[in-house]
Amino acid sequence: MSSDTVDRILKSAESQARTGGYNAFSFREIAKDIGIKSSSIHYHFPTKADLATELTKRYTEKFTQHLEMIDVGGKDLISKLSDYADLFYEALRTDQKMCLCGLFAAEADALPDEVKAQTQKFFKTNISWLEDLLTKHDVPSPESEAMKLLANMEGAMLLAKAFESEKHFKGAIDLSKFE
Amino acid sequence: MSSDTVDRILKSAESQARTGGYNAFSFREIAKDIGIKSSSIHYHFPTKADLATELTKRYTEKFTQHLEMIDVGGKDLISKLSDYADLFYEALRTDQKMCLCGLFAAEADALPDEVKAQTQKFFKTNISWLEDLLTKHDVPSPESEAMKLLANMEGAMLLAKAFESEKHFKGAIDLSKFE
DNA sequence: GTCTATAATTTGATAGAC
DNA sequence: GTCTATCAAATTATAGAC
Repeated sequence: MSSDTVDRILKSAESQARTGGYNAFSFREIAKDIGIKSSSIHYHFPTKADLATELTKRYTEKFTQHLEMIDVGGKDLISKLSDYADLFYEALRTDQKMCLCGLFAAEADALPDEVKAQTQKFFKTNISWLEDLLTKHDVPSPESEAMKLLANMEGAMLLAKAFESEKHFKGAIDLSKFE
Repeated sequence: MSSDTVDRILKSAESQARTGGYNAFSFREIAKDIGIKSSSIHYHFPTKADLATELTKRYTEKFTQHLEMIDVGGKDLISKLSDYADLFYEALRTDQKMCLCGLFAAEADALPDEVKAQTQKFFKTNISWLEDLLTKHDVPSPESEAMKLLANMEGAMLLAKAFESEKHFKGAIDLSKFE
């Protein structure tokens, strides 16, 4: 499933969901946005949960692809972590929007089970990648450090939104421990 | 304005808002929850923006009161920061819910202006308090360090929600720099 | 695959009786 | 201050024509 219409549906849904969360995107708004009828969206995604699940899945896949472009095996840990932080920063700078999964995580208890599970995968993928990176660079307690780093990324995005300035993201990122 | 009904309205609204954000609480749900009619809520809060503004204001005031109970002037910085982190942890552990202002910040662009402004105040209050604490303990770059600490708090809450376990909050908090 | 038409529910909000 | 009654709009979703 990857027709042009599906792509346009998901692109519009992502924009709305990353702005106001799960309850901030609707079939009718997406339909109006891309110039079709809401019933046509139901043909591609029977329920809203189906749409959100696929949206979260693709968001994670795309992020994972970018992750894999950072060579974990290289020699300079701090530059790898800086590249990692830049993935979040670019998502913020380009779209002026919060991380989809960060927002979904914050409202996890209000999400359909499938969407919640898919959101969790985003976090697990990030933790695994960070753990791998830190392990390869002989950092002690890699799992614990991975959690702290991911919390730093999502928290920095949240502060950038709170203060309405993506510059605050950079100011809230703390990689000094690994320099 | 602080009648019993108003308090009950705000308590119910807080519970719903901290679960799913601004679009996850409604006049009717609150009314049903506390056993009155939705039109009665409009008597106390003409619009939803009014309700959310007062909710955010009180949330910030209550948090600020707890902040002020931590003696900034004491001798042990790390224990003060630990007490600070515990404010967020208790909010998470007691209610199993995200920080109201953390969630509102994530969906800031979808909020009425007054609510967004009030949410910002929560963050500014926290930054000011942390700056003051760090300054008193002669920590270099107190403003920058305050941003990193607050990002760590909100990010840790977000991870706890993502992994559905408040224990993950403690694992994501990083105060090692100040030990 | 997309449309029209429509259903059932929920939403924020108002008017007016008590 | 709380109620009944009501409204206009928006929501997710379905049936059936083209």
